[in-house]
Amino acid sequence: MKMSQIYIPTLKEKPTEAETPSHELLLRAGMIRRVAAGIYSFLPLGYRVVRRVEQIIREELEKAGAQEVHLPLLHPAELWKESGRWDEMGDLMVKLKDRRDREYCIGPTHEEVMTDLIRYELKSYKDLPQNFYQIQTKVRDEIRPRFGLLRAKEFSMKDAYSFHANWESLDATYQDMHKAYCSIFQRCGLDYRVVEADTGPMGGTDSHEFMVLAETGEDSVLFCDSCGYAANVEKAQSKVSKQEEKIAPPEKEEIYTPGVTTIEGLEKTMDLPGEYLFKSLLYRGEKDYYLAIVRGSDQLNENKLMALLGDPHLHLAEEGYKNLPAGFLGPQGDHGLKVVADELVMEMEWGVAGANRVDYHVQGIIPGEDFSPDMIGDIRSARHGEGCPRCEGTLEEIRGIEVGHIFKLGTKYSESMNAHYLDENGKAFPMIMGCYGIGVTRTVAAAIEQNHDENGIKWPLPIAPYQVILLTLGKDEKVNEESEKIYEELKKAGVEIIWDDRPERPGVKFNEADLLGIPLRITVGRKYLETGQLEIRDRYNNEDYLLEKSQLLTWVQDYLGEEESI
RNA sequence: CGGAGCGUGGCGCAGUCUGGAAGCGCGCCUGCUUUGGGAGCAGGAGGUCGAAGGUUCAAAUCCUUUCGCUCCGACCA
Repeated sequence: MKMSQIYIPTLKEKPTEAETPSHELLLRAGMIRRVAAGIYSFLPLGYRVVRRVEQIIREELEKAGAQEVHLPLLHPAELWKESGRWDEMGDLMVKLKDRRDREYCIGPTHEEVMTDLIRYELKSYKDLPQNFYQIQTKVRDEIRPRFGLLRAKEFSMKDAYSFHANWESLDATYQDMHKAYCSIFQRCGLDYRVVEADTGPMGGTDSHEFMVLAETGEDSVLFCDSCGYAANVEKAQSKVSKQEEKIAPPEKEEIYTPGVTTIEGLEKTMDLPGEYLFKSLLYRGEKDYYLAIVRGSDQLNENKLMALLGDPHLHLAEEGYKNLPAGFLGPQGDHGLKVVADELVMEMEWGVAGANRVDYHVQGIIPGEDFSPDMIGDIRSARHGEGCPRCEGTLEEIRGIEVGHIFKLGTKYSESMNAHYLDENGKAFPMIMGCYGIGVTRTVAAAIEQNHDENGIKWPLPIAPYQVILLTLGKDEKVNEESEKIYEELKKAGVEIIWDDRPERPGVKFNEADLLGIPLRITVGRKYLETGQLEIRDRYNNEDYLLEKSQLLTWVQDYLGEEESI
């Protein structure tokens, strides 16, 4: 492709909307343009990258035995009401009505439509397992779209759904998909980690996330260097030391603590470390109120709390409960609330809690004596520096971008939607399901978050919009002729090459080549006529090479081949 | 949803307080010069000042309403 014939509107200045490197560079390199909040158009160069990622995904999934389908964007409300998610999903779904007042939503995901597709005809155990995938645009009314393609309202996603007659079969497909995902992200040239994850609102049992490592990532991952344990902070466990410095328990008595409603304030007022304070948080679930207790030094983990209580509708109760005063809550006494305590709380010898009346706390509260929780479990967040739950190592925290997520769904959807199969004895059972997602457009952005410098993008070769960019400097007719020869030779050899044949000044061409991030840059100018040597720069390492023209094709092919075989 | 801020040419911004001819830089078009890391000179095109209503002789500027966008927060009760 000649650069004079392709539309690449680059920007010299950083657009104000851009908060993060991938967002800025995608805009500046003329790859995407914003249409509305969280909604983007892809320009020719940007779309080429999307297609490269899609292609790698297709190849690896076909290898894993998945079949490509294409499901609709517009879903009838009935399907979602059947699964119960019409209300459960809440405002995340964009809902609309047609002229006859029929209700629809724009698919934020496709479990319902997929299950519906197979439930009437896929009836026998002999037809299982099956694994279907599609690459589709999803629409989710995110609370706050941001960071360009990283959290968009409309985005491209590869989703896959598998159906099984037994758990062993699901396990096997799950493993195949796990492997396929590893191949996909490796082939995309990305540094990623697989981590244990929380299943969240999707439901199900096992779940793993694929995280591209990048400082700007929205997710935190804890991992252990010695045994390889890795988990999302939403789920991670850890080994923690108990109350270290022993403080003798004081007499139980109420203390006047005017206006002290925070743990930080209480630490100062009482001159005690957080391990001696009870942090009490009031939660409202679907039916009940809960008082969740963790140590003052710990963070409550809402995901763990939801999992423990089996209630996905939990949220912090902002309206309060009866006449219990905000900021002075405690687990003890006759308040009528269900108390859920963290395991570590029960190991505290004593502590200070709110007195359940304004401006007072109580010291000398002993777990198990002064209060007995209705439920005990791990409801705190693990942290950097704590012990690995599997070995003697230490957990480290890193930032990542979630680009893939696989779940063992089980029978959540097949039960609610009556997707049954008949076994050898003619008996009906709900199919066992798995589901597997990859954020295609997010992967593109994540690749940039991980691979860029102050001058622009550094595309990993396999997903770069072009492999080689040829710069022609000056107006010399001979330089132009030589450039054309090189361009034709490489093109003919199957190299994806873009030729900057524009009448721009050298500075513009060099800077834009850096910005666009094409992996190899070949420069042809007056110097070439003088020395007969071509200059090649590897954009990734910013290393330069000098070559005779006769060596060029072999050198380039070697370079491209080596990278591809990694 | 709570808080803060911003809407002025394709992009980045000034002008708004104190009403009185819509400006600057980048980009774009034409010409000449220049040509190895975002050129120089000269000329030029392009704007319902987010929208609606109001005040006024006069509104980008003041008032009211509304729409859009961005950032922070939404676990320390």
